[in-house]
Amino acid sequence: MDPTFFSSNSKQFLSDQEENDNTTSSTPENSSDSPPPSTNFSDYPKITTSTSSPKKSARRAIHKRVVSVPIKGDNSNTPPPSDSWAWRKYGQKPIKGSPYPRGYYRCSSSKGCPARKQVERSRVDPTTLVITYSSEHNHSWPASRNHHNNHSNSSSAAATKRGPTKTEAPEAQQPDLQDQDQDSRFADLNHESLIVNDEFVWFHDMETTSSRVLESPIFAESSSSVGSDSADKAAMVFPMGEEDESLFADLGELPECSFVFRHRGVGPQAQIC
DNA sequence: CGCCTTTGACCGGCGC
DNA sequence: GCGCCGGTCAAAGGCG
Repeated sequence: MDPTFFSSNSKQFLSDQEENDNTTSSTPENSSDSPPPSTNFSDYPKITTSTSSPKKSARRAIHKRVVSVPIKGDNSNTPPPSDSWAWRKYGQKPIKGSPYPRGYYRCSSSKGCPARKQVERSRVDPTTLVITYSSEHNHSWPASRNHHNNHSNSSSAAATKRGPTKTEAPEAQQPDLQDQDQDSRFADLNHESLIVNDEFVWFHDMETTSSRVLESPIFAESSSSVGSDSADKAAMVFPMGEEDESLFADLGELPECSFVFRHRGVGPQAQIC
């Protein structure tokens, strides 16, 4: 697949957050309105996950991106929205301060795919899932976006599990159009704060049908001061750089209605539909 | 049979 | 130095 397909436009973006202890502080208030024109990821601290095993340490520069997705219903069992990628759950842990556990998923779309994502419900808005994608700095996502959808959750297991490996996801076949649509779509939005990048095109595949604009749970959380940490993290919003783009480059299609948040608290959140 | 989820244990980072 | 916490590993079991 064409790598440029996803990385070409650096318009976008969602709440991107590079998580690193103090990282947060690096993009404080000034990340506010308009993203620094030339924000370069190299300016941000690398994320050194607090993981342990050697394997883990293999990952050095890790970028994280946080996306909030509205989910249907609010039962705590709602599976995370699916995307064009195959994810395999490798862990789940209760998170302090949150009534909802956090699920850990690893990209299984291809071997060696270092991409990971964490899925958890927003503490403030249970109807919203906060998905954090992360990947190595230089990692290039697998080329096959058309993977069968995977929800990455027990309930979605059926879909994920071994379903006929044929790539059916019809939505996943719209990339081209969407790619274009997105442009115009975003253009229409005519909102400077709305930064949508192709890298998240995979969202198109999301099952999340809700098309309402959400309130960034993350910000909400931050504001609710669940913890200074989260607050700071939530503040981590910056435009994407090329490098970053490559990270989520092949993630997939953008969802019909995804919303992006861009700056802390005050930042307008945009809905893409 | 292969892949996935579940779940407890383990490990390292961080704050006190 | 100690304990907490988040993130990952790996064994066991389940499903189509």
